[in-house]
Amino acid sequence: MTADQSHRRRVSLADVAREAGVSTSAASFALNGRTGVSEPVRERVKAAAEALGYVPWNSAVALRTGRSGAVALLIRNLRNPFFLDVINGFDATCATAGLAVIIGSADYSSDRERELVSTFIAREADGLALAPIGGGDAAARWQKSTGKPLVLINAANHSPQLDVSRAHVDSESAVRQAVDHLRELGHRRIAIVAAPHDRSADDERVDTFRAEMTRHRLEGRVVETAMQHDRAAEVVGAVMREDPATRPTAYITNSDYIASALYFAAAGAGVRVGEDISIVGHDDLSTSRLLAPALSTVAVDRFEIGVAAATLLIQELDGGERDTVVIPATLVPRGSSATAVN
Amino acid sequence: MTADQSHRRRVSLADVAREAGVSTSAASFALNGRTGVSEPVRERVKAAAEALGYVPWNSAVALRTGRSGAVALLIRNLRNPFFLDVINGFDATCATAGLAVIIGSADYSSDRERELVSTFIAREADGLALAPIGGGDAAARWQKSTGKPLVLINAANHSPQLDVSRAHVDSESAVRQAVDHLRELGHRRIAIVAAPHDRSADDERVDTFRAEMTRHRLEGRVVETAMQHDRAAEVVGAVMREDPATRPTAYITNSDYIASALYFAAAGAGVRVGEDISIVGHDDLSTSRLLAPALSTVAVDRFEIGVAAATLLIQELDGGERDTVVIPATLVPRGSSATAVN
DNA sequence: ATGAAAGCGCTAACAG
DNA sequence: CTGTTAGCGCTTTCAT
Repeated sequence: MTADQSHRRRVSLADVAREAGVSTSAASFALNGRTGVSEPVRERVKAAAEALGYVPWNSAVALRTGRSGAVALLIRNLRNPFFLDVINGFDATCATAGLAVIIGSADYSSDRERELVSTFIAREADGLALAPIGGGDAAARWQKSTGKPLVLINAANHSPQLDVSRAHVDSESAVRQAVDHLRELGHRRIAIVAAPHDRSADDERVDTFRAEMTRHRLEGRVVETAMQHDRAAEVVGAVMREDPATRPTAYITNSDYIASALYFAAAGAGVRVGEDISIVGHDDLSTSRLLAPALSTVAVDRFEIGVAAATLLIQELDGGERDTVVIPATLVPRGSSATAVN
Repeated sequence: MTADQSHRRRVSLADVAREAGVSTSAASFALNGRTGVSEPVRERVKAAAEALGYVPWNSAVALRTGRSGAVALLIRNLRNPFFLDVINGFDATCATAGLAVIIGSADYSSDRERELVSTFIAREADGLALAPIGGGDAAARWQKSTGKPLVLINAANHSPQLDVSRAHVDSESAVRQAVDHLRELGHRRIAIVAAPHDRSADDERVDTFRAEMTRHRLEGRVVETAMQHDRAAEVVGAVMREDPATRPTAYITNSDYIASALYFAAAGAGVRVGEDISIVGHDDLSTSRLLAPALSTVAVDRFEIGVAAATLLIQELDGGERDTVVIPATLVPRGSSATAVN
């Protein structure tokens, strides 16, 4: 209606108020569904807002209220397809709650992780969901400097002193299922491929592995390697080339992503997966069953992890309790694990 | 130093200015690297900011300058691992430029795409990188209502009337290479699996396919299906069950993601990939070479697409020109494509 | 139930 | 070269 609406000037709350013939405060109350404004006025304001195509100016709200309406998702390694579905679930859940998602990948660098936390703090993210690198202090820094909600993803033992919400796979069960499976196939020398102790966010996997090995009097070996695809292939490849009489006959990995690196390693070392060696992955990516041989793995609902993380974050934002959600894991035996040959 | 610094009150520019003994405007100028402030003052301000751990309050800057310092990335389907690396490249490039990335997935829903654009507008994203669904008006709406920079990802023919930056694969070359490859293997009945015409963001693939089929007097067939994994498997599965004498002997897909759905379809239909039928994918995901049989595909640098999109966006944000970056495609023949059987 | 006014933290005129 | 000041659009207290 007004002439100044002409040239891509955003309509402000003041415009809406003017159009409705009320004060800005009345308009604000009306639009935010607060009491203290009569029904006719509320209707009039809503109509005006609609007519003018009013959209609240986010940074003004954020400046005033201290809430940005955005939450951050910080992933340790965005190259692993595992996190795709986690992002999806997280994103979908946040969208429903009207929250925007700011994303970042640490690429397994503590420096990058630290930087990103600073960025998210500066952007006043209302909450942080963090799949941390082992050993990082990102979680602690976030809590200390913001006091805002925090959810740790797949990091059951990370920062145990921190009282935070957590969403993670039941990895003890996952490891136990993998070990039992291989044990029943007759494997006695089993390796677990894991990030170096001080980089690992899921130490409990290795701990469980060690305990199981001891319990069943098996020869357990922890192969530590960086979680980059090619690096892992290299390191494990060397193990695969060791003396056949003493090298592991089976490998357990943290992810199908890394398991696929082991396929490369095996090819390079001239050992056949599902024959000379067995491999059990973790995640059950959709391509895993298409590998040659199909990858035995531990299935988890990745989307659900994202949903859980977002839900916990939102819950805490709404003043609710901190909580921990454990996502179940189910072994899916396929061709990559077979009877031990020696 | 000051007593009120005690209880998680954020340090503001005023605090820094006070600490340095200058005005806030001087502090602002100093920190933002503007001229009009003496070197000693600049040093003093920087030191004070450092000492106090000052971080600029983003929403205040945004409110004042109209720039949020965040760009949005809107992906049509975040389930396709293709986009993981795109996100990575985009994210990494934006991080370098000090830009935050807000992400969203349309999940092949125009409504969702529209909503997300509204969200990004409301959040005052400084720019938008969009891998659009075919037929959507998200790009146009963004441009019309914000006038801010826009980059279209993998949508060479989308919204041709829009003067925008674009980053996409050379898909004409990609299709041509795939067709030539299959042609040389003796295939004469070739299908391309694509999204329905009005949903497709990369029509030029189908157009090129049709042209090549005509040119070489081959029997081309366009199998239209939704780009959901299971849906595609279903639709193509039906084609694979048709009369062997007339059904296609080779399939070209838009993505390795969908190609893997064809593996499922083939298994269900009782036809052997790389024997009864040939498949050529597109993207060269890292798992593609591990499939059984290894997937013939067209390799593209996905990370680079993300980098290009971000670079174009940043370039335009800095007042630079609009531009188009075409990422090359290279055929990688593997086991899934073999000599035609009939 | 309503409006006037203060002010979130910052930048950019403007005045000195 | 430096400091004072006026808002950006919104929410929220405080009068009315």
